[in-house]
Amino acid sequence: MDFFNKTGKMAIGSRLRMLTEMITEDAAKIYKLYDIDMQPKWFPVFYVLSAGEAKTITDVAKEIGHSHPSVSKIIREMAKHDLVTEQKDKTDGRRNMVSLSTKGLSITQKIEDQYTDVNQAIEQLIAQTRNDLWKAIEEWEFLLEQKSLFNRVRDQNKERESLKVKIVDYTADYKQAFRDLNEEWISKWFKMEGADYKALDNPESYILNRGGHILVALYNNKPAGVCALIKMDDPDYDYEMAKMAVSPTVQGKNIGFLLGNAIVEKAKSLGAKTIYLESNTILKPAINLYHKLGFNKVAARTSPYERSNIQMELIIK
Amino acid sequence: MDFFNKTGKMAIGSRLRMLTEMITEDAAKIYKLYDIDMQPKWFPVFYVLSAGEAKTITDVAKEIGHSHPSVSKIIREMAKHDLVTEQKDKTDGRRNMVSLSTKGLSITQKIEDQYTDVNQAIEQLIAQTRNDLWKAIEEWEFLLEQKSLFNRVRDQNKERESLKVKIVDYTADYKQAFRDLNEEWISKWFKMEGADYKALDNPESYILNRGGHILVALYNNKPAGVCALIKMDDPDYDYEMAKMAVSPTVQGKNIGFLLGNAIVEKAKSLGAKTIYLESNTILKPAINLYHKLGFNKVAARTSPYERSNIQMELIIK
DNA sequence: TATATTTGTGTAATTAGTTACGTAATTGTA
DNA sequence: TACAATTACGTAACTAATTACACAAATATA
Repeated sequence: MDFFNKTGKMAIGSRLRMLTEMITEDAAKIYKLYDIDMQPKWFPVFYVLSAGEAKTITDVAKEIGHSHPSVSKIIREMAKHDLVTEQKDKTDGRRNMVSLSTKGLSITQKIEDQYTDVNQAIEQLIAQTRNDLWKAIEEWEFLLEQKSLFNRVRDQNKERESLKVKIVDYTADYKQAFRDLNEEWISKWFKMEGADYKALDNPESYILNRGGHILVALYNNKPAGVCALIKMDDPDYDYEMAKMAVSPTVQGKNIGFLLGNAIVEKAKSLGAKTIYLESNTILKPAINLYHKLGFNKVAARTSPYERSNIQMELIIK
Repeated sequence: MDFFNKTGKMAIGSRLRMLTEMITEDAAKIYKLYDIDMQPKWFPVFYVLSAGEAKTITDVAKEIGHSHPSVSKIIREMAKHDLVTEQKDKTDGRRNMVSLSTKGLSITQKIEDQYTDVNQAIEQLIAQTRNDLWKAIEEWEFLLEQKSLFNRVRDQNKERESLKVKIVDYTADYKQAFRDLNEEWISKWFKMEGADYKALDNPESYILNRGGHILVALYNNKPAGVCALIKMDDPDYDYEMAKMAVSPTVQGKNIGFLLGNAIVEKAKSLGAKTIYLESNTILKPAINLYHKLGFNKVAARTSPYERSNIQMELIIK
């Protein structure tokens, strides 16, 4: 199919489905050729019963990897064709013991030639290929059992996304971004206050020159988040984490966490034992993030900000 | 699955189905991960439309290898989710021109990352295997297009069956079989005549000692078919092919053809240029077989047999 | 130009599986 | 020993495809 050359391997599911359908279709014709009264879908059930012993529906289902209703249906169909007999277990009234009938057993004889020929045909097919389909399926089954396709894709996603995010130190280039990103969320939820203007308009004199730091999260090399670490003149706390802002256009990419983490690491590297922050309880995702970073709520302290209604601290061990 | 180790490769259909199901299941979760409003089954349709142009239902179906009702249904579902827009073709009222809507187009942007990650994940999976599943599927598609699985199995069957058939020269051991097999079909369709009894009761004096031959087809080493080559005392023909009989219990195994062929070869090896035969038009499979062997109808000749109403000849080049 | 054939599409029924759920029998446990 | 949990399995509803069929529109043909 030309289609699959275009799509690439992400269409492997569709492609597999088509091949499967093609093979199943021929399987039905093959039973007819050998004049055997059986449908391809019965085969797995027939096969496990052909060992001879009677088995329960659930046993068969487990063995062939189907759901039990599927086996239940197949057994009913096979019973209609007199291939199996059902019998309630005497010691366990729930169990429906299924075994091949005389007619079913007679088919096990008749079908031997078909088994031989089909196996031979497939072996020859495989011998003509450079990549062994049977073994390839086996390998996929093994690998997917260890780690599902979903998990593989998710990890791929995380890796790619995290490559796009870089946390860098503040430079004058980011002055505008520092102001804009903060003004954006502050004025969305509250209103800008005097203390905001002071810090955002003069980060050098109000934050950096006083022993503080600012980190910038770049997403695809563009500033998408900022956060400040402000030196506190307080017996209880070394630094305050403040002015954290992440652009709403890049939400859900874990940038807040990466930024917060980097700020905490920075504080640690500066020998800090405690970090303080102020926030507002209506900013639920932010509060969650602070929790995730290890912050805990503390008793109220006075704040220069009107919007502050919750205070948190992180004790560094 | 342990099951498949037991069954051998004839269960490749079932095994493929299971792998397909596993992958499709994860595909649905993957779309969710990327927050894309799409089902795995929509993907092929979405993909061909993402090229931009509007296409008819049938075009899409052809391109992705689905039936048109399948595409029709998918389109309706996608329309319900505002992913496509339908529009009747102005110049051809039958055509339903389908293209991606604005929302659909916006997904083509969003989905790029997902494509990348899924392809990457599958590439890595393939890199971890010794047998490339993708290429293996491709090879199977190619080989099955050239000759279907059904035809491969049928040929395998024929080959195995023909190994069971041996054509041997007549010996006294086969006297009873020569008589019985012939009497069986003659008395089923007609009634035994004087000439029949003579030849069948005394093959040595009536056939072999007069320069004729008898061949016996053994199926599993038991006589299952016979045929005589009788020397003719006629200016037009060297030999007559007669008394061909195949047991109805082994019908459909090509034994008649193998036997007839062997008789013709025997005649050739004896230097014959012409072979003659008599039959009856109600024996259609027999007449077909004679045609297949190269015999053609000739004008009526007198015959010692009442049942003879058609005569045929083979000219050996 | 009338009619037959082909083409495009929708609807209905079928298929081979699934999950969800109900119920009865058995087993485990306080 | 009473009751909760588990097990076995059947029924119902759903899913993602198919084939069969109907019908209208367009095209080919006598």
